[in-house]
Amino acid sequence: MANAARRVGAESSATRALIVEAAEQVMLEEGYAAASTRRVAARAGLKPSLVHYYFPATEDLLLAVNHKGAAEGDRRLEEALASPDPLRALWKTMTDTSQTALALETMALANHRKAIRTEIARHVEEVRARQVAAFERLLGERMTRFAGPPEALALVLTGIGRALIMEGALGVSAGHAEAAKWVEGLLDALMPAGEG
Amino acid sequence: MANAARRVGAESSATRALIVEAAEQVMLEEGYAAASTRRVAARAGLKPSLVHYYFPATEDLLLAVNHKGAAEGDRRLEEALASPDPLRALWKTMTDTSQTALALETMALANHRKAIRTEIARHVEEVRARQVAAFERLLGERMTRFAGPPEALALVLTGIGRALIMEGALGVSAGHAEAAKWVEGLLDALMPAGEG
Amino acid sequence: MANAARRVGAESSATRALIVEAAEQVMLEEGYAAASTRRVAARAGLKPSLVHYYFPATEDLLLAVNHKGAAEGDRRLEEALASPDPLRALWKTMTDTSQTALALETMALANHRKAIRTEIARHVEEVRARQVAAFERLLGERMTRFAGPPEALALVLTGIGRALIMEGALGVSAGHAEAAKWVEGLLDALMPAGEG
Amino acid sequence: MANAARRVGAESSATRALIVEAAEQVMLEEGYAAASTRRVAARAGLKPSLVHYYFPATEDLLLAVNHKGAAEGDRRLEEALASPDPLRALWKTMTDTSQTALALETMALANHRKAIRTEIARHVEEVRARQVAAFERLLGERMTRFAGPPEALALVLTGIGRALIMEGALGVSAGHAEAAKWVEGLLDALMPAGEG
DNA sequence: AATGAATGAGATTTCATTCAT
DNA sequence: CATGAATGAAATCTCATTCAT
Repeated sequence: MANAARRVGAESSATRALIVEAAEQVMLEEGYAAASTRRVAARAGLKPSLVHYYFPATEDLLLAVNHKGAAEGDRRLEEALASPDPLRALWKTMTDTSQTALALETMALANHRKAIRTEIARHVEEVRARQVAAFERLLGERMTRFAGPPEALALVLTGIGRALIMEGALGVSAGHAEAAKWVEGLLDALMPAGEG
Repeated sequence: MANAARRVGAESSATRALIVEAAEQVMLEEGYAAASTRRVAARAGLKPSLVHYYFPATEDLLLAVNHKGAAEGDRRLEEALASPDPLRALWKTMTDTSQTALALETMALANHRKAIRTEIARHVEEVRARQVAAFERLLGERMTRFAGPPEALALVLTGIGRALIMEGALGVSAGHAEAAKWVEGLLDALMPAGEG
Repeated sequence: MANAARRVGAESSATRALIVEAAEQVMLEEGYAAASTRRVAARAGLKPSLVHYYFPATEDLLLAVNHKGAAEGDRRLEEALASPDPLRALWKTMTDTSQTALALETMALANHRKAIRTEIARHVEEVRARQVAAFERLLGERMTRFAGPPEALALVLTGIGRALIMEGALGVSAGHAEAAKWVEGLLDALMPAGEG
Repeated sequence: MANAARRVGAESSATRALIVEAAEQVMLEEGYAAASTRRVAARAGLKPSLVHYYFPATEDLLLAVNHKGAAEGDRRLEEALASPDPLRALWKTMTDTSQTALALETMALANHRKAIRTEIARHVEEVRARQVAAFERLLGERMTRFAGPPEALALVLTGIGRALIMEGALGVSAGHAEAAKWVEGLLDALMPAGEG
């Protein structure tokens, strides 16, 4: 990490973690543009100076939030794959509200924080690769013309999950129930429930 | 419309249109958070004061950008539906880069501009309804278990289209070709090309 | 008047009168600092440009409000002096809410609009002189050591009246009833009610 | 106090005191409406940003000015009551130019800064109560029909004092000497000089 | 008689960042 | 580790004023 050199304060500091968590919450509730030093500090109940102590530049904080979100996403992905019904658990990670919402906010952020873009892109690709690997391992021969190749399936499900979350935040629900049911049908066709 | 009263200057003013266009470009290139009076003015080659003359509050400008984007989206949707191959034309509207990117930016914006949210939600629902109606009219009996009900199809395609654009902006392309091919296969199954 | 030359539009214009009235209301309700072209125009239901048409400079408008307030004050003073109980009617003009409040606002305004100061000072002196003349005419020999000379009486009553209004606007009423009663006692001693 | 939380910088900071003092002077010389960040900073010889550092919102600064003025007024009131001739010293506080002028400016300010109004009203009532208590203690049985009850006396003298200051600022002096003399006569009747 | 367009100034506020302690 | 002080930039908004029609 180019910014590792700039980080001050132990990676393990509880205060540091508190700040990152506060920033995450602010981003989720008010959008990435609201994740300013002052607001994050207020949210964490700390002084703005302390935020700067741990994160000299705003970008450092945003990267940390990113990093934490990515790590958490990875953890949940592993958990899903280790669960009794990995296929459906995988789909669940794709529609987990706060996780997906943060990912979306993060992608919007990347649009005007070019420095963060690479990091995010890399993680998106990483996740995609793991999902693809999982599909291959789980479904193998069962991948049908219907579901397409694992790469397609991964992107299709990801896109649908994001649309559900994104529109849900807007208060839009038209077609949501039908789409969710369609996905379930697809999963059933690929791997009947309880079979995994 | 509450903002009609606040609008200054004729709807037909060339300057006004110039400002909205500049704001749209800034939003697309630098993210919605960058659509400040100053930057928009600079982009349009005008003085910041003039932007405020036409759009007393920032929200007025954002709503205008929104309105323009919605109108353009509607126009392209109509065009698509009137084309010789409406199904594929419809899919094309869902993956049109600038249009979809603006829609995404707009949805991110809605997340922290509560006043704009309703307007956006309404338009998303409107478009969804039109897509559903189009699928019903175009496909009718041909809707298969494969593609699900029209509502599901609309959301599925929208989500995939958005994912392609969103990740494209990030520079991510893993799975994109496969997903695009998968959609084409789906469309072919529903209505062989050249038949519409 | 130095500004007569700058006035545009007939003095008798109904629109003009409407603007002055709106300005007066804004000053009373939101303080003199709120009497901007835009707000006055909004209050009058007119376009800001029209306000500038009638009052090229803000000072012109403020002077007009002043002028109107002074004229109205003069009218009420005359009315009071012509009434059956002029002494008490005079006291009533000194505690008339909106009139006195406008006078107070106007004096605050004079503090930072030096150009208006002279005009206001002149009017205050004029009113004082008339009150003194009225006291002399009405009370003549009856002026007592108790009430002091007419000049003192005029200032004393004016000051008390202003204090009642000023504090009333703040929501303070401590001592108000007692002070009002004290004034009544003073007036009774000078001229028993019904005798005038 | 709600603003205690918002206060930045130690109460004892010299810079902070400097800013409050500059604001007070600006208010006295140019009216409360002129007490903007820029002008106050210029007056104090500081950068506008620094004013915002100590007083995040303009209201915080105005409240601080208020607070200082009230404290100073209280101090002078105590001094007056402890002096050898408390009655006349009290009257002197009511006509002290800068103190009274600031109080007047402050009351005008309260008219359109609703958030400050309560604070000011409370202080006006407090001062009134103290004056009343002082009159009761000092004069006791000597309160005459002439001077009315202590509550009336307090408001009457306050009103006259304010009128003298307010008109003095305008350059008006008609009746001032007579009114001052009248007050002195009143005080003499209540408590002959040198007797207190 | 009235109005739309344009502009420069300034007020309020939020911000990121640097520095000294 | 942590914090207070200071600063320059910028965002949002309001204003008075001028000009052309």
